[in-house]
Amino acid sequence: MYKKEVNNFYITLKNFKQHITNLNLKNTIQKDYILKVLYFSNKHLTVEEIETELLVKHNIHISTTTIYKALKLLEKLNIISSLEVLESAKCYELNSNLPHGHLICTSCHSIIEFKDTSIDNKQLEIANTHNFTLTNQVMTIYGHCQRCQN
Amino acid sequence: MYKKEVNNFYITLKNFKQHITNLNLKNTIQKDYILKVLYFSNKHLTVEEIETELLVKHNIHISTTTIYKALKLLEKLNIISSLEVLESAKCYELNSNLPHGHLICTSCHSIIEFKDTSIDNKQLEIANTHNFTLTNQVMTIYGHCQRCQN
DNA sequence: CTAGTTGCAAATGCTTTGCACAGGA
DNA sequence: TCCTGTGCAAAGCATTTGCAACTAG
Repeated sequence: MYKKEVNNFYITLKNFKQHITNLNLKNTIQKDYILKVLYFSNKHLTVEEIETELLVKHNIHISTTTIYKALKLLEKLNIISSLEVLESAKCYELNSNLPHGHLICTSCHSIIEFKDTSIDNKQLEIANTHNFTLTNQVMTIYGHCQRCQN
Repeated sequence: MYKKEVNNFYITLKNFKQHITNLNLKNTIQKDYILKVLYFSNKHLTVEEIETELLVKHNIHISTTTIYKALKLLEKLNIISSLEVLESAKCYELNSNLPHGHLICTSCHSIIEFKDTSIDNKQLEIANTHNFTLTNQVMTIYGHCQRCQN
């Protein structure tokens, strides 16, 4: 899978660092590692999960505050997106090139991604009809996953 | 508009009261008024707004806690739905018979509703493909409304 | 009577902010 | 050196919970 390619990560990281520099911000290990964790994750992570991953997989402690600040920056730069999971903390994921939706199981909170270009097009059309400039879209289907259908 | 019809409201209220009775719960003025405010609102309301409406339009004070509890019940009974507005309190609205999405302006936080059956069908199809039983769907398009496009 | 309900105060949990100190550029 | 970043502690804010008094059925 694309996201798991280590070489691709270094390209992403290099671009990211350049981006930070261009904005007259400072590159730090904290930002790099937070990006790294999101990059190599195959699921949507909460702040707490990011903190744990950093500790367990990379043996580095980064404060919750710093993670929040980094995520806020990454989201503003359109590098990541946040997702509201019912009744719990936000989840974060690296932006892929294509818009996509999520199926969230309200029992086990598992998240499945889906893509559908016909919906994407419809949405653009709808935004147009209402003279809206679309910046972002969230499409979430709540229900019960196969395993939770007791 | 349908929702504004007073006579229809009394039918809705009667059904609601029956529903409450059937569940061995108690009917109270608080529940009735909260339903009433949601029924006659033409926009999505936050808890704070509901509280104010109750006070201003109906001259009744209902505690924030009670409103939260009533809303939780109404949502569980599938009478209302909540909507996450970016970085602020949840908004509540009476369920209409048809699923629909929202366009939210990230500048002025105004909300426009839209309906599109082709998207609804696609969503059912997607849920099916993933062996998911759909209970609810949220579709939100974020962007800038006509007025906020400076 | 007796369970559900109300509403205050306090707790909770996620997120943000203030601030002193550390450290990139 | 300067200004951003880090991270602790504290604040903020929407929402929930504990609990005693209340009330609908």
